[in-house]
Amino acid sequence: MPELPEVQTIVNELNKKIAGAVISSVWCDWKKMVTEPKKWEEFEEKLTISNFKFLPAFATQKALPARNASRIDADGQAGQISKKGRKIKRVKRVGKFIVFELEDDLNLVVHLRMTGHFLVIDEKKRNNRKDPIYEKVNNYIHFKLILDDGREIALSDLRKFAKISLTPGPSPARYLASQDDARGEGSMIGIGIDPFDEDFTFDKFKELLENKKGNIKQILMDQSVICGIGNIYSSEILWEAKVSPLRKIESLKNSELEEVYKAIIRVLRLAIEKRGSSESDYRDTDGKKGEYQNIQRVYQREGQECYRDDGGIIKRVKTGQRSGFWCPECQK
DNA sequence: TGCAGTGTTGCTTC
DNA sequence: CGAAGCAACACTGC
Repeated sequence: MPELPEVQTIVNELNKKIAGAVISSVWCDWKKMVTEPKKWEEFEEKLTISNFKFLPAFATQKALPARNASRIDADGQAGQISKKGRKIKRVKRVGKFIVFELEDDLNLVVHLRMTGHFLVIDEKKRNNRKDPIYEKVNNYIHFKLILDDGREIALSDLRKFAKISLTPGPSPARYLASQDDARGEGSMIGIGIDPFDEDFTFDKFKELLENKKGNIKQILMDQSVICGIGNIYSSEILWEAKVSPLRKIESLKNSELEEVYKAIIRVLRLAIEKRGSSESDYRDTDGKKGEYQNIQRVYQREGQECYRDDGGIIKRVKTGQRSGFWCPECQK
């Protein structure tokens, strides 16, 4: 479910909780979700072993970690030694992607797709039946980063659609996509502008929509145009802007485009304040639900009255396989 | 009981 | 070539 507000909530919490922590090992029982490197052993090694090159020879004499002890080259220079454990510098969001920035210019890039979410678990939470995280522990956790302080960053994902890749930094702007079908070689997707990027002005928004065809809802969800908006928030944004999801881009007047632009910012900002929507599976890193679903205006309200009290009944319409919700009275 | 529907994405088909 | 269909997976609700 995670769209921009849910991902942002998770990233904020991860930063607060685990920036600076050290990954000591990694666990996974659905290795298909790891797309780069494809071989698990390689992924595991790359993720957890830091390389420190050209240490002086004496440094190799003691306190070497168990694995990958260094060798001295024939010329007497110290070779490369490896240390188990890699630090997480910080966590950031790129569209709906979560990027763990690691030591040694590595990025662990995660896309949560439909039902993924991260939990930060310590022993106490794991064993406390009253803790909200408890209901999630052991349910659908398929991937864990085990930290050297005993905590775990767990990826819970009922439908197993989440994708993980480990890519050399410094920028994850391009992402090695999934191989859901075992035949693909992966492909690169371009990521559009972030709604909270300072360059995302109304003029920029208009420029992006020039020469675009199709209906406004699908464009809002096109990650290569603007990144972060999905099915829930595209419906919510268009209600806020009083624009029908069926409108074609080219038919929108300047004033309507302006309303859509303002609604994007307003709705997403409010949703982040409410810590996202927990329509079903989404939880924050403490296992708690968001609040936005309680104030949703149209999503999943088919047949109910419009909150604008205009006598409109919320309708559902399919565009491009997805359900959109809208009020025919106020959304023209 | 069985089947349509669910927050996402990208490949395949028409 | 662009839009629509479908698959990846597991569960819910009608």
